[in-house]
Amino acid sequence: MVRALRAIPTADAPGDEAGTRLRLVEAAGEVFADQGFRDATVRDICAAAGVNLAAVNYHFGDKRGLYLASLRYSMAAARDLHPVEAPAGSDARERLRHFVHALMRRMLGEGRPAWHAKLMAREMVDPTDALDTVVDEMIRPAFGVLARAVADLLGERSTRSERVKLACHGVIGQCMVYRHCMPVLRLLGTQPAAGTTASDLADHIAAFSLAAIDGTARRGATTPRVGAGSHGGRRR
Amino acid sequence: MVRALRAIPTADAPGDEAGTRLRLVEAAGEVFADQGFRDATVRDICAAAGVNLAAVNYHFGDKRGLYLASLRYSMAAARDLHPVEAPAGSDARERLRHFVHALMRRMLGEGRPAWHAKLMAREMVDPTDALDTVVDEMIRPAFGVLARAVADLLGERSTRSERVKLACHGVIGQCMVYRHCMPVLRLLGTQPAAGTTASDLADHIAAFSLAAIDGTARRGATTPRVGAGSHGGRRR
DNA sequence: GTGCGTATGAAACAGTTGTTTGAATCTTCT
DNA sequence: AGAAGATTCAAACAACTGTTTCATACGCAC
Repeated sequence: MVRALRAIPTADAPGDEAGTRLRLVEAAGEVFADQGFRDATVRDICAAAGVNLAAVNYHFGDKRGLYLASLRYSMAAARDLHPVEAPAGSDARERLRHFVHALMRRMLGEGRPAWHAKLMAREMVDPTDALDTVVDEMIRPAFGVLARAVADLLGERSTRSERVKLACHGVIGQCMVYRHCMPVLRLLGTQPAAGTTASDLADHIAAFSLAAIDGTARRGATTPRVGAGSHGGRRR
Repeated sequence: MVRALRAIPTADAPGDEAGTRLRLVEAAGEVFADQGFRDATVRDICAAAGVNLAAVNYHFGDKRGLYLASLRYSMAAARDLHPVEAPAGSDARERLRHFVHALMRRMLGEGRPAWHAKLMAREMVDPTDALDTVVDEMIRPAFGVLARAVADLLGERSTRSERVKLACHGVIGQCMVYRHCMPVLRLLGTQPAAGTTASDLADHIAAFSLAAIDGTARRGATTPRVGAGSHGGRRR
């Protein structure tokens, strides 16, 4: 009765964060990531977190509230650990390479809980009402960084040009395949060889994409393809 | 009791196909595609098909059996309507273009029930034990066609080379983005402009990929990039 | 028509799930 | 210590879901 009136306890109690709330968010993230929102049961999550069944409703209102919390938690971690913005002053090629590297590290969850990217991959294929938030807080800013780099390389002024959009989709698609289709690749036998790092894959994707952009820019463009940022050497 | 002994009635009764079984498979495909296996209820499916609740278990054993049936139905349709093999005698560029066009038509479900590709997209992100079948009957043969074309373009003899695999993943990823991430693209505002056909997108992806392959082949390869199948002109 | 195997129908079953409840325990401030 | 509030706990609730049951209608050879 009291609970119904209180707006879910202290949404971000500072001292508490080592306690039930945090354990719940992390366990939930993992379970949601590999079972999906519907298949994951609050009983499983609570067992994994080692907390009582009622804790979910007490701390997060309901199952969806917990889901949203682990989604936010995951987004914050990705932003902090793998920023997509290259150091100031980088040229366009460098910016694109940096973006691909960051995105691939996010995809493969390198160095951090692997469920972060899984969780968001699910949210894309099977969107809940939380997708708006994910797009606004995570994807749109990142896309802007990529689009700027691609537009510069293509000699386009605006990032809204159709050519820029299509090229960006291509770059992103090449990265996503390693998150969305990994089970297929494994069955196919074409999964990256053991020991292949996110960085290795990113190197290939960046080179592939830059070659494509150079090639298509040359063909269709009216502006010199070597336009923006051409002084940068090849990395590694 | 009798039912338990009989191995599910006439798995493919020829005359019956206009009846309950078919209506069920089609309704199920649609519901499974946009709700997912777990979220879809047999009650919803039966209502959509206009058949009795017990029909699912009678005709398909259980829910999973029905799921498998609509998956097979969908795969057969994709193979028949959008074959990935180019006409015999086509050169490598042409074969790659043809593959991309077919794959994109499958992705966007052009001309046919749109749920086919959705269904398989789900199966990839959230695999059930049916994924083996999908890979063996659908994906592996298709991948072989692509890999052959790419290997020829790169001047590689074997389709198992790491470079070939990576390039194939890139091509496939570019196509998949329009199936897996459409809700995101819509929210982002970068979805293909109204009136854009699968063929338009395929043209871009094929050109992008060919430019990339040309560029990277030139750099790294030891064999002339114009090696296999170079007599073909550019299409359209 | 009669019998027999097949298909459909309405209702009930059994298990699981998210959520709620009210008491018990812990924390914190005076 | 003691009161007040926050948190945890075991148990129950209510709704939903896949599946089963058994009775009924249909199609067809004889």
